[in-house]
Amino acid sequence: MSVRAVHHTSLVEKAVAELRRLIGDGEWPVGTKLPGEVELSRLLGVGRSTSREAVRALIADGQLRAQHGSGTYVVSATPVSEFDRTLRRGRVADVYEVRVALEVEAGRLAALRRTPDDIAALRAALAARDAASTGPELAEADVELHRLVVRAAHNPVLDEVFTTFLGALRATAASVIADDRRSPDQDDRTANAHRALVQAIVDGDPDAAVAATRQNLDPTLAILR
Amino acid sequence: MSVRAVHHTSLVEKAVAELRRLIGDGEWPVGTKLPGEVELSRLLGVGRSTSREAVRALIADGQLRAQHGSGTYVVSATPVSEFDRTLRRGRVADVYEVRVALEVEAGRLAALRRTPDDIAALRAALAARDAASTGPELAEADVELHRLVVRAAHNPVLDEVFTTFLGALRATAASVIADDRRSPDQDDRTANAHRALVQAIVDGDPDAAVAATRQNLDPTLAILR
DNA sequence: GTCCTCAGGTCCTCTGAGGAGTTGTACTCT
DNA sequence: AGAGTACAACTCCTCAGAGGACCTGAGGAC
Repeated sequence: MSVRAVHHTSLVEKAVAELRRLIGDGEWPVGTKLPGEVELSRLLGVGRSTSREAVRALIADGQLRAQHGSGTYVVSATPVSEFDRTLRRGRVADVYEVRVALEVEAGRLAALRRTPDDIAALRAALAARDAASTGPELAEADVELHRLVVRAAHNPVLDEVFTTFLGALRATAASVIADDRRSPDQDDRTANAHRALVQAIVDGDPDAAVAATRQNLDPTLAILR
Repeated sequence: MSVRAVHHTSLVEKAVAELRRLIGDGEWPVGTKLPGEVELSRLLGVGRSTSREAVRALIADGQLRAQHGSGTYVVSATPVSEFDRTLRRGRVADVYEVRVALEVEAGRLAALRRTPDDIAALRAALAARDAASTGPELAEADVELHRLVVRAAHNPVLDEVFTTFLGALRATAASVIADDRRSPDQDDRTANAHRALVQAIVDGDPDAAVAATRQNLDPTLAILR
Protein backbone atom coordinates (compact mmCIF):
# COMPACT_ATOMS: atom_id res chain seq x y z
CA MET A 1 0.00 0.00 0.00
CA SER A 2 1.38 3.34 -0.88
CA VAL A 3 0.38 6.14 1.35
CA ARG A 4 0.57 9.60 0.05
CA ALA A 5 0.74 12.33 2.63
CA VAL A 6 -2.43 14.36 2.51
CA HIS A 7 -1.59 17.76 1.33
CA HIS A 8 -3.67 20.47 2.82
CA THR A 9 -4.02 23.53 0.74
CA SER A 10 -5.57 26.46 2.43
CA LEU A 11 -7.79 28.82 0.51
CA VAL A 12 -5.11 31.47 0.78
CA GLU A 13 -2.61 29.22 -0.92
CA LYS A 14 -5.06 28.42 -3.65
CA ALA A 15 -5.75 32.09 -4.13
CA VAL A 16 -2.01 32.76 -4.27
CA ALA A 17 -1.61 30.07 -6.89
CA GLU A 18 -4.42 31.50 -8.95
CA LEU A 19 -3.00 35.00 -8.79
CA ARG A 20 0.43 33.71 -9.72
CA ARG A 21 -1.10 31.91 -12.65
CA LEU A 22 -2.96 35.00 -13.84
CA ILE A 23 0.21 37.04 -13.68
CA GLY A 24 2.58 34.37 -14.95
CA ASP A 25 0.36 33.48 -17.88
CA GLY A 26 0.24 37.07 -18.93
CA GLU A 27 -3.47 37.54 -18.40
CA TRP A 28 -2.54 40.35 -16.09
CA PRO A 29 0.60 41.84 -17.64
CA VAL A 30 2.90 44.14 -15.75
CA GLY A 31 1.15 47.41 -15.06
CA THR A 32 -2.30 45.90 -14.77
CA LYS A 33 -4.45 47.32 -12.04
CA LEU A 34 -6.14 44.56 -10.12
CA PRO A 35 -9.84 44.63 -9.38
CA GLY A 36 -10.81 46.13 -6.05
CA GLU A 37 -10.87 44.07 -2.88
CA VAL A 38 -14.54 43.19 -3.10
CA GLU A 39 -14.45 42.38 -6.79
CA LEU A 40 -11.20 40.44 -6.48
CA SER A 41 -12.46 38.28 -3.65
CA ARG A 42 -15.61 37.62 -5.66
CA LEU A 43 -13.48 36.61 -8.65
CA LEU A 44 -11.35 34.28 -6.54
CA GLY A 45 -14.39 32.95 -4.76
CA VAL A 46 -13.03 33.68 -1.28
CA GLY A 47 -13.64 36.18 1.45
CA ARG A 48 -12.09 39.59 1.44
CA SER A 49 -9.53 38.91 4.19
CA THR A 50 -8.47 35.73 2.44
CA SER A 51 -7.85 37.45 -0.86
CA ARG A 52 -6.07 40.23 0.99
CA GLU A 53 -3.69 37.72 2.53
CA ALA A 54 -3.04 36.19 -0.88
CA VAL A 55 -2.28 39.61 -2.29
CA ARG A 56 -0.01 40.28 0.67
CA ALA A 57 1.96 37.13 -0.12
CA LEU A 58 2.50 38.28 -3.69
CA ILE A 59 3.54 41.69 -2.46
CA ALA A 60 6.16 39.99 -0.33
CA ASP A 61 7.30 38.15 -3.46
CA GLY A 62 7.64 41.45 -5.26
CA GLN A 63 5.04 40.64 -7.89
CA LEU A 64 2.40 43.09 -6.73
CA ARG A 65 2.41 46.55 -5.28
CA ALA A 66 -0.45 48.05 -3.31
CA GLN A 67 -0.94 51.78 -3.39
CA HIS A 68 -3.10 53.10 -0.66
CA GLY A 69 -6.10 54.84 -2.09
CA SER A 70 -5.19 54.07 -5.66
CA GLY A 71 -5.16 50.36 -6.28
CA THR A 72 -3.04 47.24 -6.49
CA TYR A 73 -0.78 46.82 -9.48
CA VAL A 74 1.25 44.09 -11.13
CA VAL A 75 4.91 45.09 -11.02
CA SER A 76 6.67 41.90 -12.03
CA ALA A 77 5.71 38.80 -13.97
CA THR A 78 8.10 36.68 -11.96
CA PRO A 79 8.86 36.62 -8.25
CA VAL A 80 11.68 38.98 -7.45
CA SER A 81 13.88 37.09 -5.07
CA GLU A 82 16.22 38.49 -2.48
CA PHE A 83 18.96 37.28 -4.76
CA ASP A 84 17.76 39.39 -7.66
CA ARG A 85 17.72 42.41 -5.41
CA THR A 86 21.29 41.68 -4.38
CA LEU A 87 22.39 41.56 -7.97
CA ARG A 88 20.59 44.76 -8.79
CA ARG A 89 22.15 46.51 -5.85
CA GLY A 90 25.62 45.27 -6.69
CA ARG A 91 28.00 47.17 -8.88
CA VAL A 92 27.62 46.23 -12.50
CA ALA A 93 31.28 45.39 -12.86
CA ASP A 94 31.09 43.01 -9.92
CA VAL A 95 28.04 41.28 -11.30
CA TYR A 96 29.60 41.02 -14.70
CA GLU A 97 32.73 39.54 -13.21
CA VAL A 98 30.72 36.74 -11.66
CA ARG A 99 29.02 36.19 -14.96
CA VAL A 100 32.47 35.77 -16.48
CA ALA A 101 33.30 33.19 -13.83
CA LEU A 102 30.19 31.23 -14.72
CA GLU A 103 30.63 31.46 -18.43
CA VAL A 104 34.29 30.53 -18.49
CA GLU A 105 33.51 27.31 -16.72
CA ALA A 106 30.45 26.82 -18.89
CA GLY A 107 32.59 27.09 -21.98
CA ARG A 108 35.04 24.56 -20.59
CA LEU A 109 32.29 22.10 -19.71
CA ALA A 110 30.54 22.67 -23.02
CA ALA A 111 33.70 21.61 -24.83
CA LEU A 112 33.66 18.40 -22.81
CA ARG A 113 29.99 17.60 -23.01
CA ARG A 114 28.51 19.07 -26.16
CA THR A 115 26.21 16.80 -28.12
CA PRO A 116 25.63 16.86 -31.86
CA ASP A 117 22.47 18.82 -31.18
CA ASP A 118 24.44 21.40 -29.25
CA ILE A 119 26.89 21.74 -32.08
CA ALA A 120 24.16 22.27 -34.61
CA ALA A 121 22.44 24.86 -32.42
CA LEU A 122 25.69 26.70 -31.76
CA ARG A 123 26.56 26.84 -35.46
CA ALA A 124 23.11 28.17 -36.25
CA ALA A 125 23.36 30.79 -33.53
CA LEU A 126 26.79 31.82 -34.73
CA ALA A 127 25.48 32.24 -38.25
CA ALA A 128 22.55 34.27 -36.94
CA ARG A 129 24.96 36.47 -35.02
CA ASP A 130 27.09 37.06 -38.09
CA ALA A 131 24.00 37.87 -40.10
CA ALA A 132 22.62 40.27 -37.52
CA SER A 133 23.32 43.77 -38.69
CA THR A 134 23.39 46.13 -35.78
CA GLY A 135 22.13 47.26 -32.45
CA PRO A 136 19.40 45.34 -30.65
CA GLU A 137 19.35 42.58 -33.21
CA LEU A 138 23.01 41.85 -32.71
CA ALA A 139 22.68 42.05 -28.94
CA GLU A 140 19.84 39.56 -29.04
CA ALA A 141 21.74 37.12 -31.24
CA ASP A 142 24.75 37.55 -29.01
CA VAL A 143 22.85 36.70 -25.86
CA GLU A 144 21.30 33.72 -27.56
CA LEU A 145 24.70 32.35 -28.50
CA HIS A 146 26.03 32.75 -24.98
CA ARG A 147 22.93 31.09 -23.64
CA LEU A 148 23.46 28.11 -25.91
CA VAL A 149 27.05 27.76 -24.79
CA VAL A 150 25.89 27.54 -21.21
CA ARG A 151 23.17 25.10 -22.18
CA ALA A 152 25.77 22.89 -23.83
CA ALA A 153 27.44 22.52 -20.44
CA HIS A 154 24.43 20.41 -19.46
CA ASN A 155 24.22 21.65 -15.91
CA PRO A 156 20.71 22.84 -15.03
CA VAL A 157 21.85 24.75 -11.98
CA LEU A 158 24.51 26.57 -13.92
CA ASP A 159 21.93 27.31 -16.57
CA GLU A 160 19.52 28.84 -14.12
CA VAL A 161 22.11 30.86 -12.27
CA PHE A 162 23.43 32.17 -15.54
CA THR A 163 19.94 33.16 -16.67
CA THR A 164 19.44 35.04 -13.44
CA PHE A 165 22.65 36.94 -14.02
CA LEU A 166 21.76 37.72 -17.59
CA GLY A 167 18.45 39.12 -16.42
CA ALA A 168 20.06 41.28 -13.79
CA LEU A 169 22.69 42.51 -16.22
CA ARG A 170 20.12 43.24 -18.86
CA ALA A 171 18.23 45.35 -16.35
CA THR A 172 21.15 47.33 -15.01
CA ALA A 173 23.89 47.20 -17.58
CA ALA A 174 22.00 47.30 -20.85
CA SER A 175 22.44 51.01 -21.25
CA VAL A 176 26.08 50.98 -20.27
CA ILE A 177 26.95 48.37 -22.83
CA ALA A 178 24.67 49.74 -25.52
CA ASP A 179 26.03 53.23 -25.10
CA ASP A 180 29.48 52.01 -25.79
CA ARG A 181 29.78 52.55 -29.50
CA ARG A 182 32.19 49.98 -30.66
CA SER A 183 34.64 50.51 -33.42
CA PRO A 184 34.40 48.23 -36.48
CA ASP A 185 37.82 46.94 -35.53
CA GLN A 186 36.54 45.85 -32.14
CA ASP A 187 33.47 44.34 -33.72
CA ASP A 188 35.68 42.18 -35.89
CA ARG A 189 37.70 41.00 -32.95
CA THR A 190 34.59 40.12 -31.01
CA ALA A 191 33.09 38.25 -33.93
CA ASN A 192 36.31 36.29 -34.32
CA ALA A 193 36.35 35.46 -30.63
CA HIS A 194 32.84 34.09 -30.92
CA ARG A 195 33.82 31.97 -33.87
CA ALA A 196 36.83 30.70 -31.95
CA LEU A 197 34.64 29.83 -28.98
CA VAL A 198 32.21 27.79 -31.04
CA GLN A 199 35.09 26.12 -32.83
CA ALA A 200 36.74 25.19 -29.54
CA ILE A 201 33.54 23.65 -28.26
CA VAL A 202 33.01 21.77 -31.50
CA ASP A 203 36.59 20.54 -31.34
CA GLY A 204 36.12 19.48 -27.74
CA ASP A 205 39.04 21.61 -26.62
CA PRO A 206 38.29 22.94 -23.12
CA ASP A 207 41.39 25.10 -22.79
CA ALA A 208 40.72 26.84 -26.06
CA ALA A 209 37.12 27.36 -25.00
CA VAL A 210 38.25 29.02 -21.80
CA ALA A 211 40.61 31.29 -23.68
CA ALA A 212 37.97 32.22 -26.24
CA THR A 213 35.39 32.96 -23.59
CA ARG A 214 37.81 35.28 -21.86
CA GLN A 215 38.57 36.99 -25.10
CA ASN A 216 34.84 37.49 -25.55
CA LEU A 217 34.08 38.93 -22.18
CA ASP A 218 37.18 40.65 -20.92
CA PRO A 219 36.87 43.73 -23.16
CA THR A 220 33.41 44.51 -21.81
CA LEU A 221 34.58 43.93 -18.28
CA ALA A 222 37.43 46.33 -18.88
CA ILE A 223 34.93 48.96 -20.04
CA LEU A 224 32.82 48.46 -16.96
CA ARG A 225 35.74 48.74 -14.58
CA MET B 1 17.58 71.50 -2.49
CA SER B 2 17.15 67.85 -1.99
CA VAL B 3 13.68 66.56 -1.57
CA ARG B 4 13.14 63.17 -0.14
CA ALA B 5 9.88 61.49 -0.99
CA VAL B 6 7.66 60.89 1.99
CA HIS B 7 7.65 57.23 2.70
CA HIS B 8 4.45 55.68 3.84
CA THR B 9 4.78 52.60 5.97
CA SER B 10 1.64 50.67 6.59
CA LEU B 11 1.09 48.88 9.87
CA VAL B 12 1.48 45.57 8.09
CA GLU B 13 4.92 46.57 6.87
CA LYS B 14 5.93 47.69 10.33
CA ALA B 15 4.68 44.41 11.75
CA VAL B 16 6.64 42.52 9.08
CA ALA B 17 9.75 44.48 9.97
CA GLU B 18 9.31 43.73 13.65
CA LEU B 19 8.80 40.03 13.02
CA ARG B 20 11.84 39.94 10.78
CA ARG B 21 13.82 41.63 13.50
CA LEU B 22 12.69 39.19 16.16
CA ILE B 23 13.64 36.26 13.96
CA GLY B 24 16.79 37.76 12.52
CA ASP B 25 18.10 38.85 15.90
CA GLY B 26 17.65 35.37 17.24
CA GLU B 27 15.03 36.26 19.81
CA TRP B 28 12.86 33.71 18.09
CA PRO B 29 15.31 31.06 16.91
CA VAL B 30 14.38 28.46 14.34
CA GLY B 31 11.81 26.09 15.79
CA THR B 32 10.17 28.67 17.98
CA LYS B 33 6.42 28.51 18.13
CA LEU B 34 4.93 31.93 17.77
CA PRO B 35 2.29 33.21 20.16
CA GLY B 36 -1.29 32.69 19.03
CA GLU B 37 -3.05 35.16 16.78
CA VAL B 38 -4.63 37.14 19.59
CA GLU B 39 -1.52 37.25 21.71
CA LEU B 40 0.69 38.05 18.72
CA SER B 41 -1.45 40.93 17.58
CA ARG B 42 -1.46 42.24 21.14
CA LEU B 43 2.34 42.00 21.23
CA LEU B 44 2.68 43.81 17.93
CA GLY B 45 0.07 46.33 18.91
CA VAL B 46 -2.05 45.79 15.82
CA GLY B 47 -5.31 44.12 14.92
CA ARG B 48 -5.58 40.45 14.28
CA SER B 49 -5.95 40.65 10.50
CA THR B 50 -3.01 42.99 10.32
CA SER B 51 -0.72 40.63 12.18
CA ARG B 52 -2.09 37.77 10.11
CA GLU B 53 -1.10 39.57 6.93
CA ALA B 54 2.36 40.21 8.30
CA VAL B 55 2.73 36.55 9.16
CA ARG B 56 1.50 35.67 5.68
CA ALA B 57 4.22 37.81 4.16
CA LEU B 58 6.87 35.99 6.16
CA ILE B 59 5.39 32.68 5.15
CA ALA B 60 5.78 33.75 1.54
CA ASP B 61 9.40 34.57 2.34
CA GLY B 62 9.89 31.10 3.73
CA GLN B 63 10.72 32.27 7.22
CA LEU B 64 7.55 31.05 8.91
CA ARG B 65 5.33 28.06 8.53
CA ALA B 66 1.75 27.90 9.73
CA GLN B 67 0.30 24.58 10.75
CA HIS B 68 -3.42 24.51 10.92
CA GLY B 69 -4.54 23.62 14.41
CA SER B 70 -1.05 23.50 15.81
CA GLY B 71 0.65 26.83 15.55
CA THR B 72 3.00 29.00 13.57
CA TYR B 73 6.68 28.18 13.66
CA VAL B 74 9.95 29.79 12.69
CA VAL B 75 11.58 27.67 10.00
CA SER B 76 14.38 29.90 8.79
CA ALA B 77 16.35 32.78 10.27
CA THR B 78 16.84 34.30 6.84
CA PRO B 79 14.43 34.70 3.95
CA VAL B 80 14.58 31.64 1.75
CA SER B 81 14.65 32.98 -1.74
CA GLU B 82 13.52 31.24 -4.87
CA PHE B 83 17.19 30.97 -5.63
CA ASP B 84 17.92 28.98 -2.49
CA ARG B 85 15.11 26.63 -3.35
CA THR B 86 16.60 26.13 -6.80
CA LEU B 87 19.93 25.21 -5.33
CA ARG B 88 18.37 22.80 -2.88
CA ARG B 89 16.36 21.16 -5.60
CA GLY B 90 19.35 20.86 -7.91
CA ARG B 91 21.61 17.86 -7.99
CA VAL B 92 24.50 18.22 -5.59
CA ALA B 93 27.05 17.60 -8.30
CA ASP B 94 25.57 20.37 -10.43
CA VAL B 95 25.59 22.81 -7.56
CA TYR B 96 29.13 21.87 -6.67
CA GLU B 97 30.20 22.38 -10.24
CA VAL B 98 28.94 25.94 -10.18
CA ARG B 99 30.74 26.45 -6.92
CA VAL B 100 33.91 25.34 -8.67
CA ALA B 101 33.26 27.87 -11.41
CA LEU B 102 32.97 30.62 -8.84
CA GLU B 103 35.96 29.60 -6.83
CA VAL B 104 38.30 29.13 -9.74
CA GLU B 105 37.69 32.68 -10.83
CA ALA B 106 37.86 33.84 -7.23
CA GLY B 107 41.29 32.27 -6.90
CA ARG B 108 42.45 33.95 -10.07
CA LEU B 109 41.18 37.34 -8.95
CA ALA B 110 42.56 36.87 -5.47
CA ALA B 111 46.00 36.39 -6.94
CA LEU B 112 45.61 39.69 -8.73
CA ARG B 113 44.06 41.71 -5.95
CA ARG B 114 45.15 40.34 -2.61
CA THR B 115 46.20 42.89 -0.04
CA PRO B 116 48.73 42.39 2.76
CA ASP B 117 45.79 41.84 5.09
CA ASP B 118 44.46 39.11 2.84
CA ILE B 119 47.81 37.42 2.79
CA ALA B 120 48.09 37.46 6.56
CA ALA B 121 44.57 36.09 6.95
CA LEU B 122 45.16 33.37 4.39
CA ARG B 123 48.39 32.25 6.06
CA ALA B 124 46.67 32.14 9.41
CA ALA B 125 43.78 30.12 8.01
CA LEU B 126 46.18 27.75 6.31
CA ALA B 127 48.00 27.20 9.58
CA ALA B 128 44.71 26.61 11.35
CA ARG B 129 43.74 24.09 8.71
CA ASP B 130 47.02 22.23 9.10
CA ALA B 131 46.59 22.24 12.86
CA ALA B 132 43.01 20.98 12.72
CA SER B 133 43.04 17.33 13.53
CA THR B 134 40.01 15.65 12.07
CA GLY B 135 36.36 15.67 11.18
CA PRO B 136 34.23 18.72 11.81
CA GLU B 137 37.13 20.84 12.94
CA LEU B 138 38.99 20.27 9.70
CA ALA B 139 35.87 20.88 7.64
CA GLU B 140 35.32 24.16 9.44
CA ALA B 141 38.88 25.31 8.93
CA ASP B 142 38.66 24.26 5.33
CA VAL B 143 35.53 26.27 4.66
CA GLU B 144 37.08 29.26 6.37
CA LEU B 145 40.11 29.11 4.12
CA HIS B 146 38.00 28.92 0.99
CA ARG B 147 35.90 31.78 2.22
CA LEU B 148 38.98 33.91 2.70
CA VAL B 149 40.20 33.15 -0.80
CA VAL B 150 36.91 34.40 -2.18
CA ARG B 151 37.08 37.44 0.05
CA ALA B 152 40.52 38.23 -1.31
CA ALA B 153 38.97 38.58 -4.74
CA HIS B 154 37.35 41.77 -3.43
CA ASN B 155 34.09 41.33 -5.25
CA PRO B 156 31.10 41.68 -2.91
CA VAL B 157 28.70 40.06 -5.35
CA LEU B 158 30.96 37.09 -5.84
CA ASP B 159 31.32 36.87 -2.11
CA GLU B 160 27.60 36.78 -1.52
CA VAL B 161 26.87 34.31 -4.29
CA PHE B 162 29.60 32.05 -3.01
CA THR B 163 28.22 32.20 0.51
CA THR B 164 24.81 31.23 -0.79
CA PHE B 165 26.31 28.23 -2.53
CA LEU B 166 28.26 27.20 0.53
CA GLY B 167 25.08 27.31 2.56
CA ALA B 168 23.17 25.23 0.07
CA LEU B 169 26.00 22.73 -0.19
CA ARG B 170 26.33 22.52 3.55
CA ALA B 171 22.64 21.73 3.78
CA THR B 172 22.49 19.11 1.08
CA ALA B 173 25.96 17.74 0.59
CA ALA B 174 27.39 17.73 4.07
CA SER B 175 26.63 14.10 4.64
CA VAL B 176 27.86 13.01 1.25
CA ILE B 177 31.20 14.66 1.74
CA ALA B 178 31.54 13.74 5.38
CA ASP B 179 30.74 10.13 4.70
CA ASP B 180 33.55 9.92 2.28
CA ARG B 181 36.34 8.60 4.43
CA ARG B 182 39.46 9.89 2.85
CA SER B 183 42.69 8.05 2.79
CA PRO B 184 45.70 9.66 4.46
CA ASP B 185 47.27 9.77 1.06
CA GLN B 186 44.42 11.84 -0.28
CA ASP B 187 44.51 14.06 2.78
CA ASP B 188 48.12 14.85 2.07
CA ARG B 189 47.42 15.72 -1.50
CA THR B 190 44.57 18.00 -0.49
CA ALA B 191 46.67 19.72 2.14
CA ASN B 192 49.39 20.29 -0.42
CA ALA B 193 46.90 21.71 -2.89
CA HIS B 194 45.73 24.16 -0.27
CA ARG B 195 49.28 25.25 0.44
CA ALA B 196 49.87 25.66 -3.28
CA LEU B 197 46.74 27.77 -3.61
CA VAL B 198 47.74 30.13 -0.85
CA GLN B 199 51.24 30.33 -2.22
CA ALA B 200 49.95 31.17 -5.69
CA ILE B 201 47.81 33.95 -4.31
CA VAL B 202 50.67 35.29 -2.23
CA ASP B 203 52.92 35.17 -5.28
CA GLY B 204 50.29 36.94 -7.35
CA ASP B 205 50.25 34.13 -9.89
CA PRO B 206 46.71 33.82 -11.26
CA ASP B 207 47.35 30.78 -13.46
CA ALA B 208 48.86 28.85 -10.59
CA ALA B 209 45.92 29.85 -8.41
CA VAL B 210 43.49 28.51 -10.97
CA ALA B 211 45.38 25.23 -11.20
CA ALA B 212 45.60 24.87 -7.44
CA THR B 213 41.91 25.59 -6.98
CA ARG B 214 41.06 22.91 -9.50
CA GLN B 215 43.34 20.49 -7.74
CA ASN B 216 41.48 21.30 -4.54
CA LEU B 217 37.99 20.84 -5.79
CA ASP B 218 38.08 18.36 -8.65
CA PRO B 219 38.49 15.27 -6.46
CA THR B 220 35.33 16.05 -4.52
CA LEU B 221 33.48 16.79 -7.71
CA ALA B 222 34.60 13.44 -9.08
CA ILE B 223 33.20 11.72 -6.01
CA LEU B 224 29.88 13.50 -6.39
CA ARG B 225 29.54 12.62 -10.05
C1' DG C 1 -4.47 79.21 -15.89
C1' DT C 2 -4.20 78.10 -11.04
C1' DC C 3 -5.92 76.67 -6.92
C1' DC C 4 -9.47 74.72 -3.97
C1' DT C 5 -13.24 71.65 -2.85
C1' DC C 6 -15.35 67.49 -2.95
C1' DA C 7 -17.14 63.06 -4.19
C1' DG C 8 -16.12 58.48 -5.41
C1' DG C 9 -13.10 54.81 -5.41
C1' DT C 10 -9.31 52.40 -3.27
C1' DC C 11 -6.60 50.05 0.25
C1' DC C 12 -5.93 49.75 5.46
C1' DT C 13 -7.31 48.40 9.95
C1' DC C 14 -10.08 46.61 13.56
C1' DT C 15 -13.39 43.46 15.39
C1' DG C 16 -16.59 39.60 16.18
C1' DA C 17 -17.99 35.14 14.92
C1' DG C 18 -17.87 30.44 13.45
C1' DG C 19 -15.31 26.47 11.10
C1' DA C 20 -11.66 23.12 10.96
C1' DG C 21 -7.52 20.84 12.49
C1' DT C 22 -4.20 19.29 16.23
C1' DT C 23 -2.80 17.89 20.65
C1' DG C 24 -2.67 16.46 25.23
C1' DT C 25 -5.46 14.57 28.91
C1' DA C 26 -8.70 12.04 31.32
C1' DC C 27 -11.48 8.27 31.06
C1' DT C 28 -13.12 3.63 29.83
C1' DC C 29 -12.57 -0.92 28.55
C1' DT C 30 -9.98 -5.10 28.26
C1' DA D 1 -1.52 -2.03 33.74
C1' DG D 2 -2.07 -1.08 28.97
C1' DA D 3 -4.64 0.18 24.86
C1' DG D 4 -7.94 2.65 22.88
C1' DT D 5 -11.41 6.35 22.91
C1' DA D 6 -13.67 10.69 23.86
C1' DC D 7 -13.15 15.20 24.70
C1' DA D 8 -11.67 19.79 25.83
C1' DA D 9 -8.55 23.37 24.91
C1' DC D 10 -5.86 25.33 21.82
C1' DT D 11 -4.52 26.61 17.27
C1' DC D 12 -5.00 28.61 12.57
C1' DC D 13 -8.52 29.55 8.76
C1' DT D 14 -12.27 31.99 6.79
C1' DC D 15 -15.88 35.18 6.50
C1' DA D 16 -18.21 39.67 6.92
C1' DG D 17 -19.18 44.39 8.52
C1' DA D 18 -17.69 48.89 9.68
C1' DG D 19 -14.96 52.98 9.80
C1' DG D 20 -10.54 55.34 8.64
C1' DA D 21 -6.94 57.04 5.58
C1' DC D 22 -5.58 58.04 1.12
C1' DC D 23 -5.56 59.03 -3.99
C1' DT D 24 -7.61 60.72 -8.15
C1' DG D 25 -10.25 63.29 -11.20
C1' DA D 26 -14.07 66.53 -11.97
C1' DG D 27 -15.88 70.81 -11.32
C1' DG D 28 -16.08 75.42 -9.43
C1' DA D 29 -13.86 79.77 -7.51
C1' DC D 30 -10.47 83.09 -8.19
